[in-house]
Amino acid sequence: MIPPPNVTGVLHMGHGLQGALQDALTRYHRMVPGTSSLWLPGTDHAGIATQNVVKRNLREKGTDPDAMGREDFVAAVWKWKEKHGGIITRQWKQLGASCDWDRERFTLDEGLARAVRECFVRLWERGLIYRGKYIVNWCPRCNTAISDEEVEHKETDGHLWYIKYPLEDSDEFLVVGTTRPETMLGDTAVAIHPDDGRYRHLKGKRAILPFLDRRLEIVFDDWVDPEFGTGAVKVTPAHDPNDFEIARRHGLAAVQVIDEQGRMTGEAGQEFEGLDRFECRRRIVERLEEMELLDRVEDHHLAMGHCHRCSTVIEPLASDQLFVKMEPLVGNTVRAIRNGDVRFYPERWARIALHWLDNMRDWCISRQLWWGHRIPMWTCEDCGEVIVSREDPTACTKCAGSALLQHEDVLDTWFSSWLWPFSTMGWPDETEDMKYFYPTTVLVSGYDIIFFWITRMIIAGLEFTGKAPFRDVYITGMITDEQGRWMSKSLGNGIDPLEMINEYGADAVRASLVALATAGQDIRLSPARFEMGRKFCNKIWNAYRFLRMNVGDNGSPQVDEGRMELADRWILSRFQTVVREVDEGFLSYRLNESFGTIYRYFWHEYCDWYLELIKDRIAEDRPAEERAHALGVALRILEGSMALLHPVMPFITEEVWQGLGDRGEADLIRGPKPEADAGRVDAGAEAAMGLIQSVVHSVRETRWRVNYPLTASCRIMVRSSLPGEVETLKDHLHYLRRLARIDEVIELEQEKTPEHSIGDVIGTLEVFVPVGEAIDLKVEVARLEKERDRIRGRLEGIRKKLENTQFVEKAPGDVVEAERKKERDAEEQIGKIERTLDALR
RNA sequence: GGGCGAAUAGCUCAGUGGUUAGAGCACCUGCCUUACAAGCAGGGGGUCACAGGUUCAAAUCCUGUUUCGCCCA
Repeated sequence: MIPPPNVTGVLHMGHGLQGALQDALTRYHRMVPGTSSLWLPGTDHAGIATQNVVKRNLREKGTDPDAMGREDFVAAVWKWKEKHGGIITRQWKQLGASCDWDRERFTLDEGLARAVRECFVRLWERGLIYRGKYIVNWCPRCNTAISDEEVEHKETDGHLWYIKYPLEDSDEFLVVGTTRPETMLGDTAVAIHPDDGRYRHLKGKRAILPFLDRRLEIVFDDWVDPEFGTGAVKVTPAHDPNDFEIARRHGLAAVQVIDEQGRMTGEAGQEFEGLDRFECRRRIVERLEEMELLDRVEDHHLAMGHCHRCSTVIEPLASDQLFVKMEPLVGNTVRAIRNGDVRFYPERWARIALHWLDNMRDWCISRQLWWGHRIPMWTCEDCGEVIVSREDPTACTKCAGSALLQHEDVLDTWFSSWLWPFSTMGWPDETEDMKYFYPTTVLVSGYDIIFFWITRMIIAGLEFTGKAPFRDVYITGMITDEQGRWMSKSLGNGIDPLEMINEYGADAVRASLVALATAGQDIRLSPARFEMGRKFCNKIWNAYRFLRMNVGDNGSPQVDEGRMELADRWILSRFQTVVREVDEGFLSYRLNESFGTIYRYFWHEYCDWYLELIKDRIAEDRPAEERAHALGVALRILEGSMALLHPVMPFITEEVWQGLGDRGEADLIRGPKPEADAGRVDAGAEAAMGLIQSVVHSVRETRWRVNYPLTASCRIMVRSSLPGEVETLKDHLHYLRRLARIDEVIELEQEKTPEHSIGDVIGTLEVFVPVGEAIDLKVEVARLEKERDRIRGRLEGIRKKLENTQFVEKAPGDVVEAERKKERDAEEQIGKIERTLDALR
């Protein structure tokens, strides 16, 4: 499950991120034998956005959309949708989204329309949809009401104007503070807190509204904050939700002075009629000053509501709308989240969702648009009966009259989106899909739409199907630019995922995004971040080329269990751990960790060490069986790695996998995914290989330091206090030769430090590289002293711990033992360095 | 005003109480070594924001402070 994007939209980086994650999850589970995996794609009709886009488009072509009538306009939108609506779907495919494209749905589809009607009628029948005149958030630009969630509050520097209202039959004034002076024209009262002693004498008096000479009642109401302004506030019932409530409590009239376009109405008086609301504000203030009715002005910080779609300042308007009563609906959702039926990853979002549910207000679902699900509500012109029906009625259910008028409005787009998890599977019918796929496993989404969509889907799922629509909610971070700002069209700071796909490749883009997606954190993105993915693709491709080149046309080399050697056992052993860690990452929604694990393994173990090591074994002059075996192991690991990486990088991994042999009908996308094989875990091989790696690192560094070119071979002298170590090195001289040009390993018999050589201590092992006369004694002594002091510092820390009886008593035994071993090792190392130093001096 | 998140290498960030805190990029040095210069080898670089506390043990848990970002009102 992923949010269906706007049909008008184009793919943005947020889609890219969520798509990469969702697709990786889908593909991962698809590769598990015996399970099927469905990612159902589709788009959202996005009422306001689409209507605006098509209107603009029509105007550019010289057609006035407002003049063309409802039917023609809706037809024009459909036409537009057929032509442009598929863009985002094609873009998903470019990203590699492995959706079940045959099931693609659109929120205005016939089936979904049926679900929307069913849902509406059921809520109506339960009395959970009501109709009435309330203050709503009105967008004067989109010309529709919007829900509370679609309002964005922005902190703004404004003013608090103190206006003097004359008192009736008195020379006194009552001073009220307001942030919106233009609404005074719609005032019908002044309100004061009942306990506010300052104004007690005004009980029963009236104030006079300047400009209009309207008499304003003075009412006493608990809602008023005595600390705000003067403690006396003007009451504008038609343009403020709180004032609307005060008016209801006190039976005050409402006067609408601002219209749907944000202009002053006739009620505002001749002087102001027709003015824009902000222009009117300036005029009012100017005139009040002239009339000496402006007491003072203060700077004031306030949060103003803006339209989520077009950023226009919201006008609160009393308006006739439809609402869903939320309170009876949220209980089940709260319980489902609380008891873990629905789990959020990361968990903290659950608390945030719960907080919102606790404070949820009724949902305004009617929109004054043409594009969308028309409200299935009819009014009989003859008897006034209101009919809500699943099917379009032909006659009034009460008087049988046929003059029925359908409600003009459409439903909020989210009123169809909240049904998505089951409306797309054929609900309200009990379809096979419903039985098989519902409820779903996981929803992937950004945290920006937790309120709009995620919680509402849970509500709808529980209400209409009795089940939460998904078990897990995987919340991703948001993509931001390098300054940490969300990417948006208006800022123009977006990075186009399609451009990135063209430049870096889809796999590279996906891999980079997955690697960057750490649990719930926002991602600061720049194009350079995709280089990681591209380089990794390059690495994979070259490893593949290398093996292909060596396999040639000689069929498919097989692993020969009888020829396993250290490097084979090591790389196979490590692979089992990698498989396990990759699984853990996928199952806990830490895909970045899964990816990081396989990335490091593939690059820094398999390519850097294993492939280097098999070069000797696959040389032309080697026996065919030996070559085949080494290549067999290498291919097996490459295959396995491709399978582990496939969910994240589907294109290159499939290509490589197919290229590694004759696959017949099989493909990687259908799996199966690798399973960890405990029988292949080989701690001894890992330890031995670790020793070899340490020696190689040490010798490389030594040679580098004394300018002993890697093109020339060298000998090393070793001594170990741990039985077997020297033998391991001797037995794998060919590894040391390949990796560090070491031609001979000589075991030192005595405690004496060899002359003209540089020593290093690796745990229990001492390694000396003879460097002839090239050695600078002073430099060497200084280096060793520094190393010795470093270890001494560490030893001190360890001893302090061990001398602490609390530690020895309270810490777990294995931790104490580990500390004791560290102490012994450090002492031993210091001793060895000291001996070397003595020899050098 | 309430809530959430972040602060770790020059940059972007991992780090799930228990080795010597890691990665990628950037930087320095040397290499076109027959898969890969989009690469290989080696290297430098850290007061884990600050102050307390809990703990045998804190980058990690708690409290407070500072700075930045986001959400809600």
